[in-house]
Amino acid sequence: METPLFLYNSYSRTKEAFKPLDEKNIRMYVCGPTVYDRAHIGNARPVLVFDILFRLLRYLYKEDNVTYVRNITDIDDKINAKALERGVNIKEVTEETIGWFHKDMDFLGALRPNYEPRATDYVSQMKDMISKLISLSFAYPTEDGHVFFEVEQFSDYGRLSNKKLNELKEGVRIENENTKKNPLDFVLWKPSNAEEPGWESPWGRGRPGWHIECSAMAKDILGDQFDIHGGGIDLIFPHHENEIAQSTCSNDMKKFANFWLHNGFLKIEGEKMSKSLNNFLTVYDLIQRDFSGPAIRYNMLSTHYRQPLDWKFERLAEAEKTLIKWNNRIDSMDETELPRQILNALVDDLNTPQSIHEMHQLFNNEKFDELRNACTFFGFSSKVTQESVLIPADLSEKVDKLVEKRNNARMSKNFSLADKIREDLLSAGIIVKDSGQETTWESSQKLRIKKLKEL
RNA sequence: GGCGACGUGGCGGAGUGGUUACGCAGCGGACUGCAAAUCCGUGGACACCGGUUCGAAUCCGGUCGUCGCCUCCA
Repeated sequence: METPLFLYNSYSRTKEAFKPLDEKNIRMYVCGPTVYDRAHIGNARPVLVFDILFRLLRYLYKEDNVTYVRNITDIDDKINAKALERGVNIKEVTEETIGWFHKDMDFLGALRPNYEPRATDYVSQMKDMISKLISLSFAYPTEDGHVFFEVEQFSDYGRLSNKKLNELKEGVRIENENTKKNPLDFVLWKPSNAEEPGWESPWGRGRPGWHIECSAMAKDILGDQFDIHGGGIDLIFPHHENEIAQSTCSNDMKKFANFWLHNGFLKIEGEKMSKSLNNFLTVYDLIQRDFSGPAIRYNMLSTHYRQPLDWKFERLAEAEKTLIKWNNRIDSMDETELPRQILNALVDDLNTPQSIHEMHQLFNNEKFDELRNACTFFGFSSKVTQESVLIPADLSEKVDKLVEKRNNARMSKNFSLADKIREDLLSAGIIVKDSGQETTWESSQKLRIKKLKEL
């Protein structure tokens, strides 16, 4: 291949040249959402980061040669709690949340993965994997209906997260202490009570532990080995560590994923995003506040994916402005060739900030065709950014009349009246612009309908 | 306590042994009745202390600071 792709592999902790297992069948698995609530912008980060990687792989290796799997976790205690709280069944919660997720991610312009497997459809594969792990003595059932993976049996346990077993043992959570051989052993299967979702199994009615679904689904769709496994950095331990253990041990010790990619965390206005701080921001919130999908993408991609990202509304507004500026000079079109300098930035461990820098250069040098290609690739060109906030037709007429009144005042040199009208409109969120003989206006994010009605 | 990341101009954010990143904001100018928008121009930086080097923001060591993971989490 002419353009070598380099990616930072969390497993080796170095940037490595990406060599596919099979150039005709590139396989990527990314951990998707647990569907119990609206996707927050922290959920959106991996979606957008790996969307760029997906697009890049398709660009480099041709669309048909790339398979992207992103799972949906629809078995989880948080889901159970939500269903119980709302007095509905679990399926209602998961179906509704999946619908939201799709809508929100589509809004962000993320391509849909080739497969979106759901845990509930793979329980039998999980049970098969658990049985195999038991038969190979990597796992053991207990009398009370649990099955645990025995971490001591897997010598590479801790390699991804750079942890040593004896260090981990200190300060480990005490749970099922009496039935586990080792406090670090993690659950593959756990018993369900009558209220909890459960499946019949050789170990009694129960449900799978969290980690096993990814191992089972990845194996079923992508095979024992594949190229890239991605997710948020917080998943390194224990989730991905456990996936490696389960998959490796049940797949004849074959190496699981070749590359492990992890995106950094996200803060909001300098603070950790958390429900207790009440700064929990969902994608839906942003949509409601009239931010465009491309601007959210731009904002998200203007920081390198491995860096922590501090989400600021000031930056989002800046992104919106930049994209409007660009989109006024380009027309949307099917993606063609990616400008060389942008490709070079992307193949260097997805340097999206550098790519954006290059786009600014293309704009400044009036290379609008190349800018258009880049914007198309990044999902930055969209009519959304060119539309101002919608206002009702009757109010639109009202603004037209006020603008006309102002122009009459200007003609008769009554500038104080003209300025008054302009300021009134501005305070209602309407920006008036005089260019040459023409006067135009547009509604801004600060539109105040009530104020406008009063004018 | 263990492991790890990071500290770049007002803000955001790349780069990385030897020429300006860049964007936004600021400032000056053009345009305008005045603005807005747009265009042109422009100042300003690499946490601190040592070391290596002809030369370090870039490598090495230390100090300070911020943050993350180790528990469900993207």
